Amino acid sequence: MSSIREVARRSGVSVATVSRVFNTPEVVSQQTRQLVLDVAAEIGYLPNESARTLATKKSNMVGLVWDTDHRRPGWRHPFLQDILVALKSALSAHGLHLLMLAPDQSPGQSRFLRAVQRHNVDGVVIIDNGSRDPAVLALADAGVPCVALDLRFTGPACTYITSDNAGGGRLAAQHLIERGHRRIATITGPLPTYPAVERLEGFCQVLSEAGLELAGSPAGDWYLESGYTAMKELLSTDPRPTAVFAAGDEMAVGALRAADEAGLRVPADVAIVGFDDIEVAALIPPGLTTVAQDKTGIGTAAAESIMSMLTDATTPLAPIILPTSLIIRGSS
Amino acid sequence: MSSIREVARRSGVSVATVSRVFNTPEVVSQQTRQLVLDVAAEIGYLPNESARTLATKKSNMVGLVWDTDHRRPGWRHPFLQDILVALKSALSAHGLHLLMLAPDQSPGQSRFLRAVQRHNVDGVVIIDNGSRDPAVLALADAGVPCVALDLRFTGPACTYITSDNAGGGRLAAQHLIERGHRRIATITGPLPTYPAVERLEGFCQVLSEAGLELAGSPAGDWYLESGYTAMKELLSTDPRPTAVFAAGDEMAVGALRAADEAGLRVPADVAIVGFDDIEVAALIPPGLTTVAQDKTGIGTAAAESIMSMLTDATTPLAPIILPTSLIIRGSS
DNA sequence: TACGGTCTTGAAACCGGTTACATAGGGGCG
DNA sequence: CGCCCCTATGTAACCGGTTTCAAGACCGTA
Repeated sequence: MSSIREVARRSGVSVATVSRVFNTPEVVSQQTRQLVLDVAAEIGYLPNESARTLATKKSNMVGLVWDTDHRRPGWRHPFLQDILVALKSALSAHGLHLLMLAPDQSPGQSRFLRAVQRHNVDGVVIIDNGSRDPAVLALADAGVPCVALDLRFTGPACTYITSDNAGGGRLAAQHLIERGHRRIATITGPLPTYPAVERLEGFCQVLSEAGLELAGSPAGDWYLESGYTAMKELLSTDPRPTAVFAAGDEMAVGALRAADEAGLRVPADVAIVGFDDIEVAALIPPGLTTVAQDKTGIGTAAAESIMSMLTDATTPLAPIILPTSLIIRGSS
Repeated sequence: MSSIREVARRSGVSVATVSRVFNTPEVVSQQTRQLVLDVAAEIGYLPNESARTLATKKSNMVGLVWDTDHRRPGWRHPFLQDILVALKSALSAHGLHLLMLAPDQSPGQSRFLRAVQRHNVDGVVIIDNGSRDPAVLALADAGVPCVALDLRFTGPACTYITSDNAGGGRLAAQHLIERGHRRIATITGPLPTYPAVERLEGFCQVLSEAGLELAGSPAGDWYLESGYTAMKELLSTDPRPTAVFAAGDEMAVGALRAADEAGLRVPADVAIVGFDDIEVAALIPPGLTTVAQDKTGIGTAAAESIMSMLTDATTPLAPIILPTSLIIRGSS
């Protein structure tokens, strides 16, 4: 394997000069630089990242903390793939790699922190379920630059990216009111979590501004079954609501099914609006009206935030709240 | 930051001994071992992976080559998330991390190879689109241990994991024949690709064994629109088929929509069977009968294959063909 | 008592980079 | 001409581990 000393030897310069050619080319003379580059190309020299990391304590790797194991075993982030694509390509463009961190073997509060330290990971992107894992919080305490998604995550070098959940809730309410509905209910997410709380608040705010009261607000857990159950509950009230805002698309699909089984037509008998704009929303008849999150924007913003923290870790970064948009389909 | 020399100093042994405590504990005496472990725990010592990698040329990282950028920009692997979960947790259990490789900046045939070499990645998992990227093939030529998914990928240290596509095609055909259909058509995937070819072959084999001929076989590109178009084409023939096997679930959803728009009832007027078992299949009315791939099995098998190559790179590994299963829902 | 073997440990070279510091050469200016 | 500054480069220490080789301690045996 060709090393920097080999390149130095062959081009008759010192290793320091070769190193400079690759790191601070502007300080080395034009001819020397070209000579070294030619030699390097000829023997296929590639700087060894481990050695570089060892010397500089910068790895050019961003950690991804994505909690797959404990907690609800099968939890799916609704659009992980879209976020990953955006995140990865934005990072790649700046020569950064994404390391999916396996939590350190031995248990304890710093499972992730240990992995971060061992690998000299420069910063971390956190994709979590909304609840607060102490092992994740330990990262913030240790001063590791962190960007969290869908999770208010604060600390000296931390920030977070989230959709404008409250605004999305307002969009949904406005839409349903404009459509002439007066008896409007909602199916919330699990209430301790921020997205659930904020969507609900935004939604209620517009309703009360219009002088309306919520016609029911059972809570779900984001998953389909809970939406189905909640919808059945709502449909059994009398008078039943003419419109329902489900705070997540999966629950909205469950609600659609419940409406269907109850013999109700959507949107004629009951209108349904979801939140997220997952793939299914466009595919399922009659098409789910939903508040769309900017998936690519989230991934890109995460990449940009992390990169800006890497170049300047001192100035704290403001959270980024991405706008949501209403996508009107057949269900409302 | 605490280094191995610090531990050595505090416990009054040499660095070599400390290193042994962590790598080959059986060769160091019980008391010394305990002493070193205590000291290490006390000062929070963690071995630095970069230094370790530099010395051993093993990084404990598996590269993930997942082609997001070129080609169809938005291509989605139908169940990336499931594969990732299984892959990651199987690797984690053995202390391996997953590095999502950004192709090297400068272009050329070895974009990925360069990234692999710079980072001393031990092996690579390839999730590709089915077509053959020379930059990916360069990995195999260079002798990097590779496991490819859904892609027949061979070489000295390469193997691949795939579902039994032909078997799945047969399952679909048997099911439709059992249901009494005689005029049966299929919507294939893009035909140069292996999954498309094999699903078609398996399907046709059973049909011809039953003395039936294919009532049409337009090709799609895996995406919804193409399934929609192909289905319209099939429905315009006379007599039209009474059953259609779409080689991918997204295309099957498109086919469902076309049938719906043509005023046909599914499955009464026309039965539809898909392939993959993506999330939507269970959600969309009337429920899509489909040939399910073992998503978790694929991820787990990939992890196991790569790990076995890491421990023994000499004996070539046989490809793994995972069984498929028919999931009967409302559409057939 | 001398010898060989096993177990445990230490010294030092090595992996492949970066960088602080020193140095040499060239140009401008008083 | 002498001095100073600036540019281009080299020397060598350092990052934090692993591993080869040698050596000391202790044992049993002839």
